Amino acid sequence: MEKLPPGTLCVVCEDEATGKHYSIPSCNGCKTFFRRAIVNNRTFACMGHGNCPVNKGVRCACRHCRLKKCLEVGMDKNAIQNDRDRIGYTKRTKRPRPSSDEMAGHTNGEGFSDPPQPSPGSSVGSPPSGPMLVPLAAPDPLLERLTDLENKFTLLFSRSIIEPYASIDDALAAPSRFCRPIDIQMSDPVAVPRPCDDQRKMPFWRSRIITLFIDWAKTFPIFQNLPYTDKIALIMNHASSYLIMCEAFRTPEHITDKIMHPDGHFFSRNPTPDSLFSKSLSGLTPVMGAMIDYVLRPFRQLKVTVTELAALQAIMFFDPDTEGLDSASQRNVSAEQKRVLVSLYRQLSIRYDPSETAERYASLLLRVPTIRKVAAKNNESYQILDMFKLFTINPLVRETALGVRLTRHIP
Amino acid sequence: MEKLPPGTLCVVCEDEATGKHYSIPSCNGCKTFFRRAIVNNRTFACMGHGNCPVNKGVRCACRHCRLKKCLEVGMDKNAIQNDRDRIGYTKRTKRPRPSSDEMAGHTNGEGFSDPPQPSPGSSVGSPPSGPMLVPLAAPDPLLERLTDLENKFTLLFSRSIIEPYASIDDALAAPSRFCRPIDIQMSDPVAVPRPCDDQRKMPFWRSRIITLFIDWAKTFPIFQNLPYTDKIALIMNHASSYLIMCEAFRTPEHITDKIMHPDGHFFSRNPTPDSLFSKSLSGLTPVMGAMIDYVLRPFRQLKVTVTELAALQAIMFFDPDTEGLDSASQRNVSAEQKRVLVSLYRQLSIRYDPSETAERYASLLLRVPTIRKVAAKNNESYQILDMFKLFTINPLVRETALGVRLTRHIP
DNA sequence: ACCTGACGGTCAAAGGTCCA
DNA sequence: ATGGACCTTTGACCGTCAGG
Repeated sequence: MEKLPPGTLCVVCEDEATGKHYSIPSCNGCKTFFRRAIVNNRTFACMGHGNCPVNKGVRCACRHCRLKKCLEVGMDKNAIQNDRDRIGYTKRTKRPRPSSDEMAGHTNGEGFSDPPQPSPGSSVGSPPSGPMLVPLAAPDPLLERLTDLENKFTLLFSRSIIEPYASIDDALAAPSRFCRPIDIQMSDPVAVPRPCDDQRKMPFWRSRIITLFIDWAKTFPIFQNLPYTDKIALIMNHASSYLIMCEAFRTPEHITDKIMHPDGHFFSRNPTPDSLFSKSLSGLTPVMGAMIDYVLRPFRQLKVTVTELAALQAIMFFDPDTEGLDSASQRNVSAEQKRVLVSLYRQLSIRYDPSETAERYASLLLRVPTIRKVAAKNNESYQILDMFKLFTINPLVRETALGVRLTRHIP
Repeated sequence: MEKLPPGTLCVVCEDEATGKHYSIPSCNGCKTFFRRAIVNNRTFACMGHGNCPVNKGVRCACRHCRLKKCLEVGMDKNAIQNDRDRIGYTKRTKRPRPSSDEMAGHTNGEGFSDPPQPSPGSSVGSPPSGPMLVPLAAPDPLLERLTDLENKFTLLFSRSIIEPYASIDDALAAPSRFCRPIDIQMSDPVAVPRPCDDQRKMPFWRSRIITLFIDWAKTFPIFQNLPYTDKIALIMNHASSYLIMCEAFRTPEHITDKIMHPDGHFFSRNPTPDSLFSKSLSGLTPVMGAMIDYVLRPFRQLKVTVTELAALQAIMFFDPDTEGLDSASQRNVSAEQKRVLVSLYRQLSIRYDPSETAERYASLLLRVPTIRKVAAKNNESYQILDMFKLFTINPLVRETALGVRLTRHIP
C-alpha cells in the first residue's frame, strides 16, 4: 500500500481525502455516500441534464451526478464487502478489554470529554489545551471565502431565477445576491426558465454570468469602497475573462471538446448540424475553439480546483494595471491582489512540496495572459457581431464586452 | 460531540431541546425557524419595541424578536449548508407527478454505464525526482546564458552596425549575430549611423530590435529544432512584446516618463514640441503612454534586474499557448519555458527569503499579461498607421507586428 | 505483537416533508 | 402561508480486520 501524500484531494469532490476508498483517493463523505448508494441499490434522478458540477460545496446538490462521478472516476463496487460479519458492538456496547470500567453512557465525566467541536467557520473558544496535534492545513480564511462564493455561484448560476441587470449602473446599485446567505428560489435544478430557441441560449447564459459576476464583485469590501468610475473600470477589465473562465471551468468534466452550459446547450469547435441552422452565431466559432484549446484544456490538464479557480478570478479581477484606475485605487487594488496571491501560494505550499509549489504557482499565473488574450478575441467577435447586428446581444453583456456605456448615472 | 443531558432546554425559547442546532442547544421549532429565516433572507419588523419576550408559549408572537434572540444566543449562520438534493416523499400522499423518480431498475440518466475506468490521473506515487538540494548560490547555467545574451544584446543594439533583415524568411536563414563571439564593430557608443530625420528614427531603432530579437531566438537549440512554421509562430507571437520590453527596460534609468532610444530620441506621453512636427507618429502616442505606465514604471518599481528581464523574455517567448503550434512543438516549448521558470525561481530563492521569493516571482510573472496587452495595442496602432500609410514601416517590423507575411520561402 | 490502510457502523446534526 | 413534529441524509469518528 502506498501512503497517500497529505493534502491529497478527493477525486470526486476535491475535499481533503482521508485515504483511498474503493480504490480511489476520496473523502469520508464520498466514501460513505458511495457505499450506502451501492449497498442499498439506490438510483437517483437528476433534475438537470446529468451534468451537474460536483465539488465540496455542492456535492449534496445532486445525488445522481455525485454517484455518477463516483463511478466515472473509478470507485470500485466490488470493493464493497456485502457479507461482512456483523460487527455488533460499537463504542457504547463495546467490551474492548475485560476491564469493564467504562461508564459507557457518559464519558464526559472526566478528561475524556472534549470541548464541543466548533462547527467550521464559527469562532472558537478554547484551543484544546493539550498537545494539540498538527493544526493541519490551517484553512486560509480568504481562500475559504472565495471558495464559498464560487460554490454559491454554481448554485445560483444553474438553479436560480435571475433577472439580469439592464445596465452596469443598475448592477452596481442593486444589492448582491451573494450577500443573502442562500437565495435559491426553490427552483428545481434546471427548471430555470430559459429560452427554447437555441439561438438565444448563449446570450441567456452569458447575461446570467455577467450579472452574477457583478454581484460577486460587490461582495468585496475593497471593491465597495472604490470610486464609481474605478468600479466600472475593474468590471469592464475583467468581465470577458470572467465569463470565459466560468464557461470553461463549469463545462462538465467528461466534455473535453465543447463549451457547455448547464442546460446542455453547447458550442463545439466545428460547426455542428445545430449551428448550421443558426448561422448568426458562427462568428463565435473560432473564439470557442480558442476557449477550448487555451482555457478549458489547460484547466483540465492542471486539474484546477475550485479554490484555485476562485483565487485566480480574484487575482485577475484585482488587476492594478486596469486602465483608468486612479492611483489611490491602484494601490488598494494591488494590495488586495497581493493578499490573494499570498493566500494562494500558502495553500499550494501545504499541498505540494516546495518545488512543485512554485511550479504549480507559475502554471496557474501563466494562465492569465492566455485567458486575457482569448477574452480580447471574444470581445472582438462581439464587436463584429454587433456591428452587423447579427443577433441581439443582451444590453449588459454588450456594455461589459464592448466597453460601451449605454446609460449615465451619477451616483 | 457531547450528548446533550436529557431535559436540556432550548436556549432561545426554553422548550425542550432536541439537540444542538447551529451550535446552540435548541428545539426543533427554533432550529427550523432559524434556518428558514436565514436561507430566505427574511427580515421581520417588530410591532413593539424590539424587546418582546420569547419563550415556548409566545415564541411565535414576534418573529423579529425571535430571530434576534436566535442570533443573540449565538446561533451560527455559517453552519447552514447549501441546498441539498430533494429527498422525495416519505409518506405516500401527494405525488406531484408519477415521474420515474426513484424507480429501481435502471437509471434514467445517460452515461451511467459502469466500465470502472481507471481514474484518469491517478496522481499517485510519482517518485519525487531527486530531492536535489539547493546548490546554494551556484550560478544557474541557464540564467547565466540568458543574462549573457542580454548583455550582448545591449552592446549590439547600441553600438553595432546592423543591416536589418528584409523579411522573416531571411532572418531565419541567416546566422545569428549572437553566435559570432564578439562582433561589435567598435563604433562609439552612439556613433551608429542613423537617420537624422526624427520621423525615421523610431522605425530605425525598432527594426534593429526585431532583427536582434530573431538573432536572439536563433541561439536556442530548442528553437532551431522546431519546424519552420512553428518558428515563425513563436516569433510572431512574441515580437511586439519583446520590442516593448526592450525599449522600456533600456530607457536610461533617470528617465521615468519617456521611452528613449540609445541616441536620445524619445517619445513621451504628451505630444512634445518634437512630435508636433511629426504628426504622422501621433497615432502611437497613446501606446507610448501605456508603455510608460504599464511596462516602464513597474519595471522601475520592481527594480527588475538584467537576469530577471532575460528570464522573462525567454518565458514569454517559449509560450506553449502560441497559436498555431503543433502539439509536439508545444510540448518542447512548454518544457523549455518550465526550465526557465524553475531557474528563475531558484535564483530568486537564493536572494530572497521564502515569502519574498514567492511575492517577487508572482510580481514578475504578472507583468506578462499587461505587457501582452500593451503589445497588442501597439500592433493595433501599427495596423491603423499601416492602413492609412501614414509612414513607412520597415518591412520586417511590418511582418512581425502585423502578422502579414510578405514573402514565402520553403526552407 | 504492533502498525497501518481500508473496510463497516454509529449518531449528532444537518436538511426535507407535510399536516394541522 | 407558516410552524414544527417527524423523517432522511450526511459525514466525522471509531472499531475491526487483513497484510505487512
